[in-house]
Amino acid sequence: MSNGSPTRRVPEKPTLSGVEARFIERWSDNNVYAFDRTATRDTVFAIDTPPPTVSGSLHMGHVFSYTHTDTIARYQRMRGKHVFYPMGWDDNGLPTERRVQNYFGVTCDPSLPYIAGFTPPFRGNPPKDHRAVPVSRPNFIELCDELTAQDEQVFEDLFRRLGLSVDWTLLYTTISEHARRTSQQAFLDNLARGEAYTQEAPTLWDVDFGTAVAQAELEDRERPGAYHAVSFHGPNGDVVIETTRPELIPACVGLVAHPDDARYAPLFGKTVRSPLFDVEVGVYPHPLAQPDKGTGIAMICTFGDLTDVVWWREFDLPTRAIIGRDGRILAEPPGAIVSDRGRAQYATLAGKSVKQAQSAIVESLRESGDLRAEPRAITHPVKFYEKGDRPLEIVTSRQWYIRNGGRDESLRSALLARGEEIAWYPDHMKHRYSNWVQGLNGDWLVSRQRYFGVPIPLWYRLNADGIPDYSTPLVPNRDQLPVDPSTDVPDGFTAEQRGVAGGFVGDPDVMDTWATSSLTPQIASHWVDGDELFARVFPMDMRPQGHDIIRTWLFSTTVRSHFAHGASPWKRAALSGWILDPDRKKMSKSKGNVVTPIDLFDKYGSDAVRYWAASARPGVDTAFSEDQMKVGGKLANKLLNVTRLVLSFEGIDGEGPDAGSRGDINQPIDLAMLERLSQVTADATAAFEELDYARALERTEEFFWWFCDDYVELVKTRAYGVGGEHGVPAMVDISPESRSARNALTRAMSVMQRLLAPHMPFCTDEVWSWWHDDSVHRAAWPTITTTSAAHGTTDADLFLDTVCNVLADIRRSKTEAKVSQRAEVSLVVVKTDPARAEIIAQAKVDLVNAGNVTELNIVNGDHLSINVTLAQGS
RNA sequence: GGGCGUUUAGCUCAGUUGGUUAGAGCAUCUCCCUUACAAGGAGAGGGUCGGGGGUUCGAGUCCCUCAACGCCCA
Repeated sequence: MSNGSPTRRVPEKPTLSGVEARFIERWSDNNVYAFDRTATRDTVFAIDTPPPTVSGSLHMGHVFSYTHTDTIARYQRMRGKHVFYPMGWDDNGLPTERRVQNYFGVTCDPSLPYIAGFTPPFRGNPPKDHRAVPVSRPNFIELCDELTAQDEQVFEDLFRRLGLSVDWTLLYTTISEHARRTSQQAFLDNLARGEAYTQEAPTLWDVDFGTAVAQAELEDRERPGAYHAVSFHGPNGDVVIETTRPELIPACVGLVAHPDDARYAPLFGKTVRSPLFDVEVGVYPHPLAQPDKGTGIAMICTFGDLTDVVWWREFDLPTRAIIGRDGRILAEPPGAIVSDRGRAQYATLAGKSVKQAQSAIVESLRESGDLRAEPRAITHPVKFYEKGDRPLEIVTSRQWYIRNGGRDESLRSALLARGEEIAWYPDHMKHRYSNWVQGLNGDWLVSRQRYFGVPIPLWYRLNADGIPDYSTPLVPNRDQLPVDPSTDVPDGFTAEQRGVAGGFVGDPDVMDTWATSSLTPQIASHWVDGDELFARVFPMDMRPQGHDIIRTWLFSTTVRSHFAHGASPWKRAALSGWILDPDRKKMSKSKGNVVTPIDLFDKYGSDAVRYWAASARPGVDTAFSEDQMKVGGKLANKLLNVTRLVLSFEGIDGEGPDAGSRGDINQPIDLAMLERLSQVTADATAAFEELDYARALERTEEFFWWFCDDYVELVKTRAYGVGGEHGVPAMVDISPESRSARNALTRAMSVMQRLLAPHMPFCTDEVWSWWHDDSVHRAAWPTITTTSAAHGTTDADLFLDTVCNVLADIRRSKTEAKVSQRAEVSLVVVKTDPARAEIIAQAKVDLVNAGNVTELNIVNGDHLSINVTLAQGS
């Protein structure tokens, strides 16, 4: 680092205005945060930055958690690590797709050919009556690229304003050519190793989005429903079931009751006839049937819920699907419905929505007498796609899966072990991971029937009848990636053979957005290019993220890394908390309580906003508090002012590992102050090593305010020196005592500026720049030097506390007398034990100066007592 | 229903392996323009540490139990 430069450039009137713009530019021009690509792994600290979703806007939650990560990045950099700190934009996925549709007035139709130079009908605000223009997938992706580029510039500006020390040359996006190539290669690797497979199976389906969804994207929502008691007709009379979905009676393939349920034991192995549709279905025993739920016997339908799928599989039952992918009842009834009555009944339902079909069928049951009681209203949990508006249905479809332990005990154990390899911050978050892995009920469904995503990079041969052969997909070469199978042609085929018998067809689907973002370590380090950068940063040191996406982002990244690299992707996972509004509710747009970060930066300064964020303990939900930002602003302002004072003394920052290099610091109180600061440095360092930026800040800040309020007040008269005038220190004939104060102040200032730098990068670099040529963010983190032996006192805290107690008593006397702190004190008598008496004697000059005391007497006594006599007339 | 977390001053939170009189900031009140800073400073008041039980010479801290709130999962 550059040492105290003799030329000090301290402004007459320090101010923080303009500091952000100035340093944003300076850091960029000087490549202060550039990663050194030649650094070896052991000197690197690599961060797997969460790429924010670009289609939304950055809010205080981002400011909060990204600040936490940045403080750690800055600390590690000052420790001498080469910090790999990339930024990414997650512009791949549904939210972007919707935004692009609405912005340009287009819709994606993958069957269309690409049109070069396509101009969209609108760029922003299409009229309400506009009918979306269908475009090819490559055209659609071009439009996505255009719009996300705009949005991303806004994001970058905000993160720069926040002072994030990312290396912007490492920027990546999840829909870029490179990310698609990475994602497709990783998928093909999974396929080659047998970790990815395709299967036609019942899957959860969102009828509005028209896509399959994965277990990780589900959420239960409490919804009103009703139990309908419905008669099935058995050989020995009616069997009454209770169901919340009577519309699925035509899809019924059996009834099920608990094996121990004596009520239904005689029916096991027999058949009963369904009402209205007259289909004979078997009655089965199964432990998943709940005797206390409804009448204890339930319909098995294809498919009403995931338990139906289990029963259907275990009992090898037929499939009688009646709900189409659009959420409406299929036109054709299942073949099992043969009676005229049944077929006529079905015809009345065909084409209806699920809701309409339910009303219709209830009416029919009522008429036929098969409805045994009026529907009984209940509230029950219903599965939804987390972004969806209607309950999920289950439809049979061909999908691609990546194994994740959901169907394989040994893989599950291996992934649990990967979780154990990661250090979790806070520690209890690891339970979220292990609970999730243990609760998996199937493999990871990665195909999505959407457009704006990374295409599944496969084609299928068509046989003589035009039927695809899914068993041996056509795979692109590595150097062809990324491919879009809807327009690209596999080797050995021509474009004319697309979709014709004996030719080929491209896989129409894209991958789950998590299938790409689970590769952020590989994308950021250009793993797919064989870049040696990957070896320099992987496994990464830290994954910061929200605890809400442990089951998705964190878990899927672990799965990919386990398969591809046989390792956990990171050493540490740091889970951030939520931002709550001042009423302790989670902040959200719909409540209208969201505050725009830029407004807060303008109002309080970026450092002040960061101070608020950095004050929150890691992983703890935290209330949004502008009061806390005001406090941060005061801290920044104070730092400017006290630096101005200290630098005016032109002391020496005698930095060095040996105590002797502290220069001419010889007064006990000066050495004690530095000793205390050394302890603070040790605490802050230990805290940062545990990712506890908040503790590091708290300890530093506590010292800083004590330093300003007590230490500076005690020593500044001595520092000014004999002959110092109003704000102008003496510069000739400086006494050793004065020099000691000046050097100690300077030394402490240097340490404090660096300790605060990770938290408040702008104001600290400003004050640092007054006396250094380089950035404080490239300066070395303060080293810890123990010097208790050097100044001969037993304990720095005892020394300082004793002196400050006397100072406080003097101040209290003046406050109680309602006089100025400058008022003269004629006599102070301190009665105390010999050890403290010695301390006070050593600091007598400073106490007399700071208290404006005429006479200070020290007498021996048992208890500490301080008697202050104010001068007459003051 | 299972798991995890939280509960300390009016508010937001610290409180490390159990150890003097439980701390800070904000807010409130009183006072002070002083040689870096009035965007400042000096002080004051304010707590049955969620309830109950236990271990211990000693519990905010360890154990049991109950309660409220929050989150994750089913």
